[in-house]
Amino acid sequence: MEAELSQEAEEYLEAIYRLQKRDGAAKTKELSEALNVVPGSITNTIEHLESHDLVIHEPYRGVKLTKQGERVALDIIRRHRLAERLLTDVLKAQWSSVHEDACKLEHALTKNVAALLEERLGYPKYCPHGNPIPTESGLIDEQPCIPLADVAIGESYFVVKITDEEQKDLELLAKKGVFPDVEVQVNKQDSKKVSLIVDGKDQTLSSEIAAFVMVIKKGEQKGAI
Amino acid sequence: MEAELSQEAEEYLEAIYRLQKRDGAAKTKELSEALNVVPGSITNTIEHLESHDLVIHEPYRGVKLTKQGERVALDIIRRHRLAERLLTDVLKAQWSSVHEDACKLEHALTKNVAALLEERLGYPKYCPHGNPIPTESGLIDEQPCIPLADVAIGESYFVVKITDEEQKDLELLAKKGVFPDVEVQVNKQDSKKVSLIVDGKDQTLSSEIAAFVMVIKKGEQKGAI
DNA sequence: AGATAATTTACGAGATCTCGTAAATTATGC
DNA sequence: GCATAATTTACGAGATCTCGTAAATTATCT
Repeated sequence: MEAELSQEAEEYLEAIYRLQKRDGAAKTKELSEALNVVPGSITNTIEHLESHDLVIHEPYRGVKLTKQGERVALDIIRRHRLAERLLTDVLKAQWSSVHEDACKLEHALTKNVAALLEERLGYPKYCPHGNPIPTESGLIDEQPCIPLADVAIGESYFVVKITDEEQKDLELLAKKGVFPDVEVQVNKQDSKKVSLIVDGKDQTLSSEIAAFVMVIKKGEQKGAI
Repeated sequence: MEAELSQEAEEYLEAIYRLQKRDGAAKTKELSEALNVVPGSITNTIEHLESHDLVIHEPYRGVKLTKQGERVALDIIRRHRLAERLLTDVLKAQWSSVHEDACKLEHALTKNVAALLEERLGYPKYCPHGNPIPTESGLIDEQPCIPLADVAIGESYFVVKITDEEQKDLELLAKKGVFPDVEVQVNKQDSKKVSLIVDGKDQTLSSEIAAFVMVIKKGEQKGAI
C-alpha cells in the first residue's frame, strides 16, 4: 500500500516535518541546509514529492506536508525513534551516539517489526533525546516546552528534550549531565552563554547549544517516561 | 573501506556463498532460480561483481567468491543471522517467519551495531534455523551434517539446521516440531515421503522438505546452542 | 557425432533518482 | 523603488543498476 519511497525521499519528509512544526512551513533554504543540497535541487525534489501528493508547495512561501505526507513522515519518525530506543535500551548504546545508526535502521523496519519492537520496549513514549514517539496510527503527543535560553533565572525546570542531532553537541551535553528528565536551574545568562546548576553541579553552556535544550517549569510537566 | 555494495549485489553474494558451499561453485542456472532472474541477467551482474574483485567467473564452469568476496559475503550472512536472532530472541517473533524481515535489516546494520547486538544476544553461535553465525573477523564454524533423507532407519539424530527459507515450509516444520536441536528417528521412507518420530509423536514429511532438514547422529553432535 | 541443455554475448532499455549550474523571477526590507 | 536575498525554472548529466530478449556458443550425454 505504501508507495516504496526512496531513502532520500524519506529524509526529505522527516526534515520537512521538523521544520514545519517549528516554523509552520519548510523553506527551501532551510531544507537546503538541513539536507546539504543546493536550493535548486531542493525545489526539484520537492516537485517530485508533490507529484506523489506528499507535500504542497506554495512557490516562495514554503512546503507543507499533506495529510498523507504527514502520515508517512510520522511513520518514518516513529521507526527512527523506536530504533533509537532499541539501540539505547536493548543494545546499551549511548543516547548521544545513536542518531546516525537509527537513520539507517529506520528504513529497514517493517511495520510489523516496528510494532514488535514497540511492544518489547514497553511502549515507550519518548526517544532517548526526549522526542515523542508517534503511535502506529500516527498520533504524536508533543510536550509544551521552551528553550533553556528563555528561562526565568532561579526557577527550577525539567529538561524535556534536546532538539539537536550533532553527536559532538550531544556528547557535550551528556558529559554535563543535561538530558531528558534532569532538573536544571539557570543562575545567569548573557548573549554568549548560560550558567546553570545540573544535579548540584555548576555548568556552562553556549547560547547556541542552550537553544537546543527544551525545558518545562517544574510542576508543569506531564508524566515521566 | 568497504565499497558500498548495493542490496542486490549483497543478495548475489549471499546466494553465491550458499551455492558454492553446496556445490563447490555457483552455476548460472542455480543463481537464476535462487534470485528469480533470467540467466542472461545473472551473467551480466556477475561481470559487475567480477569487476569489483568479489568473484571469479570461469565461463561455463560457474562463479566462485574471491577471498575478498567471501569476506563480504560472510559479513552479510553474519548480519542477516544476527538480525534473525534479534527478531526471535528479543522481539519474540516466530523463527519460521523471520527470514524476510532479516533480509531488510541486514543491510541496515552497521558493523558497530552488529557487534553490540552480538554481545547483547550473548554471542549466539547459530541462527534460529541452525546456521552458524560468522564472527566479526569472518570465521564460520560449519557443522557436519546430512539430510534427513539419507538417514539410517531407526537411529536417533539431532536436527542441526533447516536449509530452506520458504516461510510456508518452515511453518509446516515448526508445526510438526522439527527445528534445530530436536531429536528425531526415521521409521521408514520411500521416494515420496519420510515417516519419523519427533518428540514422541509420529510425523510425516515430503521427501522434498526432508531434504532441507539436516541432522547429525546422536552422540556425534557438538556443544549445543 | 548429434541432440539437448546450459551458458554467454551483445544490445537495449527503463527505471529512477538525485543533484548541480546558471539564468530568470519574486520577495523583502529600507 | 531599489538593492539584496531567496527562490524558481530549465536543462543536463551522471550515476548506476538491473533486468530482459534473442541469437550464438559451449558443454554434456548418449
